[in-house]
Amino acid sequence: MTDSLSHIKRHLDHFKTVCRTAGVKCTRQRLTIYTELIRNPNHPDAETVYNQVRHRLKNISLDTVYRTLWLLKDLKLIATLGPPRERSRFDANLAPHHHFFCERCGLIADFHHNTLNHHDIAQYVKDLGHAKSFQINIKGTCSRCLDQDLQLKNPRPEETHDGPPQM
Amino acid sequence: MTDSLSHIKRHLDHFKTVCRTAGVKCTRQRLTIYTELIRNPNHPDAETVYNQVRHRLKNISLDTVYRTLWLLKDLKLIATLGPPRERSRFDANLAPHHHFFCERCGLIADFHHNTLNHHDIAQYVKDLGHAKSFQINIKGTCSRCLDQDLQLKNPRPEETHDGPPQM
DNA sequence: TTGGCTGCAAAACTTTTGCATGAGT
DNA sequence: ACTCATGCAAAAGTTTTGCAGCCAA
Repeated sequence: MTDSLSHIKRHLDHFKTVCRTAGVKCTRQRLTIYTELIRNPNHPDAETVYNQVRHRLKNISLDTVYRTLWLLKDLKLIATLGPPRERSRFDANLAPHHHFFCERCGLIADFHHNTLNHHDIAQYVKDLGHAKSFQINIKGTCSRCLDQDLQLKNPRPEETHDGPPQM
Repeated sequence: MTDSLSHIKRHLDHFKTVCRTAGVKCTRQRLTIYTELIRNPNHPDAETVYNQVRHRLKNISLDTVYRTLWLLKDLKLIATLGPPRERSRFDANLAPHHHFFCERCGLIADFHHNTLNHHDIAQYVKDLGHAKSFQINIKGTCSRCLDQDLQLKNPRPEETHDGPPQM
């Protein structure tokens, strides 16, 4: 218990440092929301955070929770699960495959691999349950955006792009 | 091109068989939406599908697209990217880790592994771009739900559960 | 013919935004 | 004090639903 408290305290010290560096205020709401996320390992959604935090701050509003969560994400104090702020996407390709996400332009590309198989993967979670399928998501920058960077150093402005190709 | 056509034709034959087996009607709208998903490898969202399909069926409505997409998913003719029909979720754990999703009760659990490293992963997508990070998502059934199955065979009804733990 | 499917419209639900007040530095 | 953050309310955006007519089987 003392351990858990010092664990949280360490996070909160970091939180304060980051806020000061970024020039944003360290308010009671932000502290409470961040603390709640540290204590809840179940990847809660905004509404779940809201309901928990309300026990401590009775007047807090849901929009403050949203604003704070995205702020914490911008400050790289927390992460989001799944494609953030995005709608559902659909895929007719049912063969096992994986996804590469370009963080710059939003491109999603499929890729395959053959060194990793289902048996290996099932081992990773044998204590958690029975694995049926797995998928690897890789985030990075696509070739097209990397090319664009090169062009910005030797500019040819007609060749930039600002969205994923052939959508 | 003939290749691509026969590729689509094969899918459509399968589509008709599945519809017949499931006892749902094979309508023009469903065929068109499914065909569009086969032709578009970019994981479109519902609105993108809608805009494309409108070129062929001028009167189609967005809600039909949604209904059809979820139907196709139920029929296992297509898949969805990311947590389907779910809101954004947040995570204060920034250490590299991966996720196990229980398809039965919605539990999301973290797990770690040490055999796969960033170098291996970057190899998989070296043709697509520069990899910054990766995450493995495993879907399956958690131990708690598996236990519940056993209990259903020797019933002790007080011990069932219908949601993820300590949320 | 008949039941399921569609289009329309409206509702439900999640997330964002404008603005006046209030709180942190 | 000065500015940024909050709460409220309303808007925006996405997805779902009720219902009357329509279409595939």
